This record gives sequence, structure tokens and C-alpha cells, in this order.
Amino acid sequence: MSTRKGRKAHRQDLLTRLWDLGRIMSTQTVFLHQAIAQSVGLNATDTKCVDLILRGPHEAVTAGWLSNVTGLTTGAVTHILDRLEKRGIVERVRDTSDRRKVFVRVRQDRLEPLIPQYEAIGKAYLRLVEEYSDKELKLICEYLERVSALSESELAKIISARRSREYKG
Amino acid sequence: MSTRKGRKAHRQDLLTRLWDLGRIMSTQTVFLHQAIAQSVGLNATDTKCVDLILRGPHEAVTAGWLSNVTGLTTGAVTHILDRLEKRGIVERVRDTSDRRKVFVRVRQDRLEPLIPQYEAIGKAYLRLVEEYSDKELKLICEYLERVSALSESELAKIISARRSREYKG
DNA sequence: TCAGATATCTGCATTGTTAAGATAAATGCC
DNA sequence: GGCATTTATCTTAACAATGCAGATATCTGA
Repeated sequence: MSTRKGRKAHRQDLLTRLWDLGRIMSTQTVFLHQAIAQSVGLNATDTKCVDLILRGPHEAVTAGWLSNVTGLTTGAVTHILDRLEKRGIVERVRDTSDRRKVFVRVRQDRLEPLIPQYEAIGKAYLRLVEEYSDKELKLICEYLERVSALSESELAKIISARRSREYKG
Repeated sequence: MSTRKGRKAHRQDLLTRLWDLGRIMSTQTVFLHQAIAQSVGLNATDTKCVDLILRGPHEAVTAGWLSNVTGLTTGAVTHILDRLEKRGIVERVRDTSDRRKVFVRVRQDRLEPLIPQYEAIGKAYLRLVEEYSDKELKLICEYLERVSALSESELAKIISARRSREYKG
């Protein structure tokens, strides 16, 4: 690996390529998931909130929790839940012990009609990963898990920075 | 690798984990990039359009091209360009040979003030990838490039499906 | 001139924010 | 304990932004 370019230059190329890929993929994600959501009559925010509720810390999460992890205002979350509830995709349940809280639960059965939209892309993705060995997939998994953790902490950082700015202003 | 689980079960675990990661990361991306954009006074759509113009097929692209690759209507693109132009981030340039066309160019100098916001996350990301060998990074790069190509074709598919539906409707 | 392509404009629906308010729980003081 | 105050959670209402559909304007080339 030192025919024309040095080892360091080669590595630098890889890093640049990875960074660019990150930018490209985030752009694609924004528009792709907007389009996918639209094709089932929703928008990207709403569908992604459903995803968050599904994989939330408990089987049901509160509206406040959603506001925290998304960085959206509680007012926006209320609207989101209104829309999703009208579609029958989620239901609100008041907490009996702390009646301020509203738990939100996804109604799996109402979600199923939307799944076919996702299956086509899922199949194409499966064909892609099938070409890799277990060992390679493990490496990729671990890498993505780290990137995901990084994204999560960055978003949390931005949200808390915004909050502390609101106190001063 | 056959202590408790069979080889096949292990692989199935990996595939499920990867699929879940894809869902998690797309959700994170939607909210993270919305938050990042907001912190520089823009929105996710607008910043991502800037990104697309920067890496477009030519140094300058047309509004119609942007509409095509994003899946947004031309009306939406007009508003986006209005906002970006007002901020001085892009400029419209009429083509002299084909005067129907309006080329959009990014003004790099007006972009630079926004870069610091991205540098913190860039540094954290660099620390992450530094732990990997060249060979590993190459594998990851190639994997991501394939996923990216898949996303691009999926978005194109949705957009063209939408168009053909409009003819009938 | 006309067909087509391209870009923009207009009016409207959707989405998210801010600010205020309603209700419930927690805290503190007597 | 009982009551006032503060804090927490969610909702509402008015407004700002964003995006869409469709109409209009502009341009090219036959």
C-alpha cells in the first residue's frame, strides 16, 4: 500500500470518504423518510415519533419524554399525538398514580396496514447484507452502534444547550 | 460458535440488529439534523438542499433538479431558494444560453460562519473512527456506499411512483 | 405561432412555536 | 395535619413557517 500514495494519505482518504458519506446519508435520510411517511399519509416527524414510542424505555411513554428526546416543544408533541390518535395509531392513557402524566401507547394492530410499504426496501436491504460474513456484519453492527450513541449524545447536548439559553434570554 | 445458539440463529440476530439500527439511526437523523439546522437559524430541509447543491452534478444546479432529487414540489423549492438567497447562502444565476433556466450556486464564503457548529460533532466522530484499522474502515465505507446507493434508488422509486399516480388521478 | 419545458406566484393546508392556562403533585411553613 | 406556594405535565390558542396544488409567466425550438 505504498505504490503512489503513502499509508497516511490513504488513511486520510478513507476518513474524508467516511465523513462525506455521513453527510450524504443524512441528507438522503431526511428526504427519503419524508417521502416514505407521505406515502402512508403521515409525515416524517409523526412516523419517527411512533418509532420512538415503540422502542421507548417502557411499553408506554409520556408526552414529556417524547418532547425531551425529540427536541420538539410540548405543544408540538400534543399536536403529533392528536394526529396519531385520530388515525388510531396511538392511544393516550392517563397515569392513575400521577394524573398529570399522559402515557402514550402504540396500537400495533393499527400499524400493520402500514408495514407493506416498508417491506420492499427491507428485502433489498437483506439482499445487500447477505453478501457479508458474520464477522464483517458484527464489525459493521458495532460501528453503527457507536455512531448511533454519538448521535444520541449530540442531540441531547443541543437540546440541553437550548434549554440553558432559554433561561438567560 | 455453536455453544448455545446455532450459527444460523447467530446470523439472524445480526440481521435483526442491523435492521433495527437502521430504524434507530434514521429516527435520530431526522431529529438531530432538525436540531442542528435550527441552531444556525435554518431548518433541516434548507440545510440539506444546500448540501445537495454543493455535491450536485455540476457546480451549479437548477431548481427543477432540486425538486427532482428531493421529491419536493417546485413551489417548495422556490420558497427554499428564497429563504437561502435572503440569507445570502445561495445565489440564482440565469443561464445565458438557455434563458429558461435558473442556476443556483452556493456562496461558500457565506457558509463558513456556520461551520463551527459542525466541527464539534466532527471531532467526536474522528475520535471514534480512529480506533479502526484501514482495512476495517474500507469495509465500512463500502458497506455505507451500498446502503447509500440503495436509499437513493428507493427515493427515486417513490418519487417516480408518485408522479405516475398523479397522471391517473 | 404553438407545443413543451421550466420557473415562479398565489392561495391554502399542514406543521411547529410561543405564550398562556389548566390541572395535578410536591414542597414548605405554620 | 392543613393551606399556600412552587413545580411538573399537558393542552389550548394565536401566530409563523413550511410545503402543496394549481395557475401563470417565460423561454426554446419546431
